[in-house]
Amino acid sequence: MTIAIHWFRQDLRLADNPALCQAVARGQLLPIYILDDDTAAEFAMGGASRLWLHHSLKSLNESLSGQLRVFCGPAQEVIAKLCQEHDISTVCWNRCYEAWRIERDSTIKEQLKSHGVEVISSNGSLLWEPWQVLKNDGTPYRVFTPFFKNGCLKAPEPAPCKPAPENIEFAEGHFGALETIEDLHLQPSVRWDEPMLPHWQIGEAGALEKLNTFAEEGVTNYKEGRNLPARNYISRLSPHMHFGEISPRTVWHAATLMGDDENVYTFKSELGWREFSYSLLYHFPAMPRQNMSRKFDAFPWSDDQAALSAWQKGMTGYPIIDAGMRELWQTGYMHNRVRMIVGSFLVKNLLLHWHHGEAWFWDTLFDADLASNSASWQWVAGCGADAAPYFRIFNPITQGEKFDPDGEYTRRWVPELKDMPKKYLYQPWEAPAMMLKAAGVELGVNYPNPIVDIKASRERALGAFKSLSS
DNA sequence: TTTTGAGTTGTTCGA
DNA sequence: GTCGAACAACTCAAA
Repeated sequence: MTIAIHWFRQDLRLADNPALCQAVARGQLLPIYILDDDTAAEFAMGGASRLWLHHSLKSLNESLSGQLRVFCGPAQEVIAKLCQEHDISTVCWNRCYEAWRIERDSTIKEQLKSHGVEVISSNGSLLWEPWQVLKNDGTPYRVFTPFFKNGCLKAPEPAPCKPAPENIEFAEGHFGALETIEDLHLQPSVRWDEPMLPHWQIGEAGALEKLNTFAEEGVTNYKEGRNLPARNYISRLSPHMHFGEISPRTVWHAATLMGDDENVYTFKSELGWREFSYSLLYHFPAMPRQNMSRKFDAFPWSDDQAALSAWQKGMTGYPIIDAGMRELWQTGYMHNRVRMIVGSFLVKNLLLHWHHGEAWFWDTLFDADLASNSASWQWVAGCGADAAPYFRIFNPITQGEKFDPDGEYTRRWVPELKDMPKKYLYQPWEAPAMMLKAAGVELGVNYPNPIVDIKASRERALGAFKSLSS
């Protein structure tokens, strides 16, 4: 019996893994993972992603009875070597959609085929392929609503989920793999990760548990509740989905079973946004580095390093901003509502280029995803496809009062302000001196003064955007 | 081909 | 406190 490789990439699961099923059906299974920083180059994973990956691979390896083989280096070389030295009949994988991966994978595919090795690629990461959801004229959508309503919802339903393969017969041997997952050196040398891990159960089982909790509790008030960062009306599935610990089909079909109301529809439309981002990335591969709207190439961005650093550290003096940035730093995650607020603040109030935000999120988010991250930053900045209009500038005071009305989220992440009365929580600089003193807040000493004036910076942003059209 | 209605998530101002 | 309009102009999608 010959050997069939399943090459794990963004599909670190056994359930509903079509490529894995193909490999298992074809021979003795050789499950591999390759850390390919060489080919990824500037798109190599950030620190938070690497940490998640470490634990996800450990979990996957356990599910595979310790049979996962891990490698490090250019995937093309690793796979070529495996096929030269062993009797490999088939190589299977689930498709990826980043330009650098598409190019790499097609090279590998041609190379393997020319050596008589069968290659099977499947769809394990999207509900619909990007080339499947197109306008009537055959070109890709650039606007979300018709993409979702006319494209996705009128396309054939996503395929039913495949169960995890049973009684897998593994190929025996060493295959030149690294001894352990630790040899990939994905964990940080300074152990900043220890306080983050208790927030998560990384791996396929943890992903399923998140989905079940959401089905039982979160979805009941999703449409409105998802805007409240102190509440739990969100799924927190994004890092699990990014690494493919759970398939989007599993989530989609589970959502269907949750009912047919506006909460479920809103949740499904968020899955639609994930599809939309991937479709944009596939059809516009330059999206991660280039403004979708090229007139923004002339935008007069600021270059204030001190402001960038204050934003990154959560020391802007605007409590809702600082809460979000600290949640990110301490947990590898940020609530979506707050992502929009901090994004708008960086790009519009600080007038810093969206790529600074994109890069910081890339390094610190567990769910850092090239498609979603770049599409969303371009949306916030106003230069994306179907972007927010330029005059839509979030006010961090209003947003805090509106979406964290009790201040629970803000006080959780900015404990310096835990005794600030609600009235001034989002603008402590306006509070009477007595009140600040009673709350133990000394502005400029134990909590920063605001680094920009909201009104003035808003006007400045409006002026900058205006300069683009003239 | 032309036309028409619409477009994730806001804020401010004035009535 | 609440409500509607203005904030710009453009591109998109479909009839």
